[in-house]
Amino acid sequence: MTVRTRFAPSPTGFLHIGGARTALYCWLEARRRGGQFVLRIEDTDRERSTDEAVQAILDAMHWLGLDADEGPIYQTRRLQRYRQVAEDLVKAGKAYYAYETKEEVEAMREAAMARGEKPRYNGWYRDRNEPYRDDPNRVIRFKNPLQGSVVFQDKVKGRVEWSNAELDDLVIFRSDGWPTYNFAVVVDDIDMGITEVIRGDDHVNNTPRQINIYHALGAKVPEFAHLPMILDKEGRKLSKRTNSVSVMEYREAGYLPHAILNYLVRLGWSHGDQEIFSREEMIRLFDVADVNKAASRFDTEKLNWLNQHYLKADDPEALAPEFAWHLARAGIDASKGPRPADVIVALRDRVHTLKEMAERAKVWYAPIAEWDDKAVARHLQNDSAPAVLGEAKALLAGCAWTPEAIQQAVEQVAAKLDLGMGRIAQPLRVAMTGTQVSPSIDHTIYLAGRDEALRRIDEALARAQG
RNA sequence: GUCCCCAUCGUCUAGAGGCCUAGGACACCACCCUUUCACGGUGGCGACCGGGGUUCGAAUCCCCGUGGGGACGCCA
Repeated sequence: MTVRTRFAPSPTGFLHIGGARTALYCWLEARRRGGQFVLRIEDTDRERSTDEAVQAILDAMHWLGLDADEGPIYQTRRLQRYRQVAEDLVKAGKAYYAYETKEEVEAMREAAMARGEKPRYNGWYRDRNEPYRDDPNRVIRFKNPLQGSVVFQDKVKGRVEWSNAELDDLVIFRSDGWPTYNFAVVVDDIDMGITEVIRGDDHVNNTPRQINIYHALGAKVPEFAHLPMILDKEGRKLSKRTNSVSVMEYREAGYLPHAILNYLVRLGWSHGDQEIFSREEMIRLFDVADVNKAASRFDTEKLNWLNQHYLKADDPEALAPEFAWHLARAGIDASKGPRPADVIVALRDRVHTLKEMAERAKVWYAPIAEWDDKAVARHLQNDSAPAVLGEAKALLAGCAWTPEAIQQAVEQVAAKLDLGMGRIAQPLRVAMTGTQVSPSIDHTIYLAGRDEALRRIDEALARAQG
């Protein structure tokens, strides 16, 4: 039997970081075992599901490169199927119609709580055999077994046993005519041939109920793997109020998809001491059975390190399109300046994100906006600066325009004037950028382009005069 | 309230009874490299939640406690 996993988000918002990890693990598990990865949109909550959210999730999955083999499959298009299965269950005596109002059910819960029990439905209509009637409060409830317990072997949690006495007769069909989550997932997972259900561990206690439904339907129960949660830096549940949680926010903040994936795969899973995983290595090495049981915290510092790692390790040409996206967002017209790939080479050792990189790249795409007075006073207005700038200008006017040739020219200036590199590079740096901080001087000059570099030296010469 | 789960450096983790004087990575600190800022290199700081067992021997197994998390919807 071929392995089939699915990622089943509900479109009530963007794809968040925890969802992305779940999707990644599902995708990895399917890829490693040569199976299929299915994307299903759980949109039966008609109140909160939106088309925008569906699109946002699809976009984020695509950006991360988590391609699905099937789907998206929308639950809302399968209504007839759910209705059929639910009614069959009623006919078979495995489910029944119930007519309480929401208030009545709520009162039952409170009564149970008052007795020190778990809040549950009391099964009033379960064996009453009341004739079917039209009623705005009509729902279908599943007849959960009264005795015994449900046992399953969770691939990350281990053996889980749940007493049926803890469970109640859950609603599987709402009064608004739509199925509930616990019912629709089971029908879908059966129909779609899902063999491995990998999801967040906030679903563990739904699992026994779902297994009972599998049994009632006479279907084979799949394998389960419940992933521990991702908490924020303070150890609290990730919330959109206090954290960045949307995958696309991470894109906007300048992170690379692969860095995010690499970070996520190591959060709750490891392969010895290895930190860096290519996509192929992840696929080959990942096994959901090796996932940790404990929740973990999201640490932006480590993500930063990984992001810079990939900034340094990846081919600049491959990184260029994503960087160009950031340049555009920063209001930079990349056609009027150096090639983005060249900028990446100059800046990748100095920043953690593409967003920072775009900010720093501004010096080469627009005139110097602001001169640092201290830098000017210190490196331009001194005895040697005019000669350095003059000499550099002469050599730069004629040399080949490559970082290597520029480096040679700068060294020649140092030799000719018999000055240390500090006395040469700093004035040039200030001339190029207006500040005393920039990438290595060869790249800093190279990226300006010859015409602009010479023009900036003239401007610096003017300031050197005072 | 009831049920369920979890517990190694600040963080992510290695560790499947002796290999542990508890390893790696991020962060932090120091030094080196150096034309600035970085990158890089070297070194340092730093943890088995507590208490009982089991065992010749426990971070590893069991129990209790404590702490954290999840769930208890006609949400998913």
